[in-house]
Amino acid sequence: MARTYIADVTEKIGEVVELKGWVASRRDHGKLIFIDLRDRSGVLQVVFLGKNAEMFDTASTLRDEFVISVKGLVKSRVEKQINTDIPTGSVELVAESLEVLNTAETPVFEIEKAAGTSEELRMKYRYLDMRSKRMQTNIQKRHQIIKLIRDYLDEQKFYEIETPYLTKGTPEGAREFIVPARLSPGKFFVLPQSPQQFKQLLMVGGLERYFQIARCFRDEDTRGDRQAEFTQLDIEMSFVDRDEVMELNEKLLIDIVTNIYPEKRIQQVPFPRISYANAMEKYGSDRPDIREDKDDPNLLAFCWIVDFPMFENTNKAEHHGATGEWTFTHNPFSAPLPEHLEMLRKRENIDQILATQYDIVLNGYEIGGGSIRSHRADDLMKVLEIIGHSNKNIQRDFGHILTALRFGAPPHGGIAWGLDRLVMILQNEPSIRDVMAFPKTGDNRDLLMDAPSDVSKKQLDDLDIAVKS
RNA sequence: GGGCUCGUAGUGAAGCUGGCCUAUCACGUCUCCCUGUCACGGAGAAGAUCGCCGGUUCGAAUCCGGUCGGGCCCGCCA
Repeated sequence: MARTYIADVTEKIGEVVELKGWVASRRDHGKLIFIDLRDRSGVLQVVFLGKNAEMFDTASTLRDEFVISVKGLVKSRVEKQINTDIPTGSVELVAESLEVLNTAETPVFEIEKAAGTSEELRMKYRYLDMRSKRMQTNIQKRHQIIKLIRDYLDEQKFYEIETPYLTKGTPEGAREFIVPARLSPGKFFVLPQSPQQFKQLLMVGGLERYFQIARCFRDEDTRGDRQAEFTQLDIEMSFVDRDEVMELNEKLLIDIVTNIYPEKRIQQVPFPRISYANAMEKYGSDRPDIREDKDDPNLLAFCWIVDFPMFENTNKAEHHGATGEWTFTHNPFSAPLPEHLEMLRKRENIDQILATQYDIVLNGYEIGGGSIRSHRADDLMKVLEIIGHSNKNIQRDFGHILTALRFGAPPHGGIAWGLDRLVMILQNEPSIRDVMAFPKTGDNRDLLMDAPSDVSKKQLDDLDIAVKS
């Protein structure tokens, strides 16, 4: 007999079905036992009557989180027994046979109270936390969003392509995770902080439209909306301008909301476009929260921020570890606005050059950003020179991409979304951790697996590595 | 790298201006009773030396220092 999901039992009144799941609660009335049975799809009341003494004895041994298989008759409840609090409250299963598939220790916290439990325990016993309605919903919705993205982009003729996780570091930017390369003693791979260069190389390779649900790694301190290991929707397209990229992304975001979150309202469509200068002047932020009502949990206020300055004087902002007079504000690969290209080429009015960069902002969070790239090697060279790279360093750090651009690179541009952050906002969760199956702590530790941890001396020897302390 | 904050039975909280704290409550757990409950109900029981180490004091869950662990924020995050 095929197993039936609990969510489907309301359509099977009068039928005998087999259910499998976990005991969510037990109400023992002596000669009558009720079990709330939980599976992925919902919760259903199962009734055990005393007629079958052997089964009844087994039922009386059931405890919370035991895993059981139970066969029985789906019966509609009489009016006064209907429970309107749960979707299956108008029916119940009258058990005819019961099998305990596994017992369970008393859970360290009550599943339905997981939300009120410390995050430390939730992370350490993530597999218990995940049984909660909250986490089941978050993970299910995340899946639906990713599925819709895949279908949508497939429809739009994109290829999903994987790029390497063992790769080479990029100068500047985030601190990177490094991986020792055993077969090249003393040398290291670097985990990508983004597939940026690979996706541009795919464009040079003539794939034209690429996307990836890509894991990215940045060895920086975490925040409530930031993890060192996170998931990005990475997109790159050839032969497009800024408006075309923005339009595609806008449609995709609207599709996600209308299909998966019909109860939510988008404040303004098309999404307002705000220049960086205006955003800073009006909101004092380049990721403004423009919601009319910040207490409305179903209000989504998207906006685009555009016209970022291409360069920033390092006297004003000493970040990016820049050593020269100028640094880039987002990404060295971004092209200037077409009408500002001449200024870049002539190195005139550098502070006035605006980039093709566009950020997508939702309710005060930056959920994505991208740009049209410099597809001509000379233009990228100019950018790298302006930010003070020596020719030698340019060759060492960017030689491979500069070379590629010289072999007929098409005009191209793209975007990357912080997927975890988007799901967090759509699910009204306070932290990115709540929409990741296995998140890490603020110190980037995995409490469930107890990572990072020591490795054996043999492993270190194989890698020709000595630990100092 | 820095600042703030939390850490008390299995879980969540109270106590924390030091001494009737031999640490309170709720949920959970265990035993018994219960044929319509639905986070059933009733009766009873077990369970924490207050994250850890040190100090102050006649006396510390309570004050101080350190340490470990969780969270938030600044820096950082092309």
